[in-house]
Amino acid sequence: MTRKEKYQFVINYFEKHAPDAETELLYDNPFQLLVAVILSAQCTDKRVNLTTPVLFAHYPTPYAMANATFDELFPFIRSISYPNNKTKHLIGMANMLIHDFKGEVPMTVDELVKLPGVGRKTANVITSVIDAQPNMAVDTHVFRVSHRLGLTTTTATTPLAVEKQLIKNFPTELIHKAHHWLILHGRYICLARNPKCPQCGLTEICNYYRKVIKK
DNA sequence: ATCCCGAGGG
DNA sequence: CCCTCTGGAT
Repeated sequence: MTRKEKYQFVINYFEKHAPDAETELLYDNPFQLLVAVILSAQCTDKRVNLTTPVLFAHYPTPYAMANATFDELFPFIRSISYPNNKTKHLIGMANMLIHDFKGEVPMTVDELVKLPGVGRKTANVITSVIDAQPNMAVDTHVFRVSHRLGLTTTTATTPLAVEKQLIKNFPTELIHKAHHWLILHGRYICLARNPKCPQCGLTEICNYYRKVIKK
């Protein structure tokens, strides 16, 4: 099967069996999504959603958050992974929004990654979700699933390399969908440990299944 | 024990 | 390239 046929197989499968998200990050505006995605690193969405409503009630705008002290904000995200780093990131990020971006969340990847706590993955999520840009955020799920299915070459050892190959091979108009498919498939079926291959309709094209599970 | 929609610094 | 941060769920 050619690479193109493989991608088409994956597209056909997910168009028929689109995975449903059990939880989505809660947000009402770009600023809130930015905060939620920063908090979501190494943490479940459910846990993030437990903290953000209270956080947003106290810090509804970049201005409010920029003026918070470390000790004021820290307790609100205490139960999130890396609360020390993320407290600094949120306050620094809010300050940069005000000073460099007129209090608005910028909508290009290059601008977003300048913000403290915002890397390429987060920038791709923001521009994709808020502005419908055909960007592919490669997180741990997308990275793992892409490699197992063989959507990417074994030489793609970095998230950026995976991102470029996925962007190149998925039709532009499907990038946004594909991002969601791969993440949810990774979250619910193609688990890092003990993947639920019996529930997966992609085993016939899956390198991981062929090499690790079947034998 | 191992993983969760990573980022920053050395 | 490596390491560190670092709480909660399973």
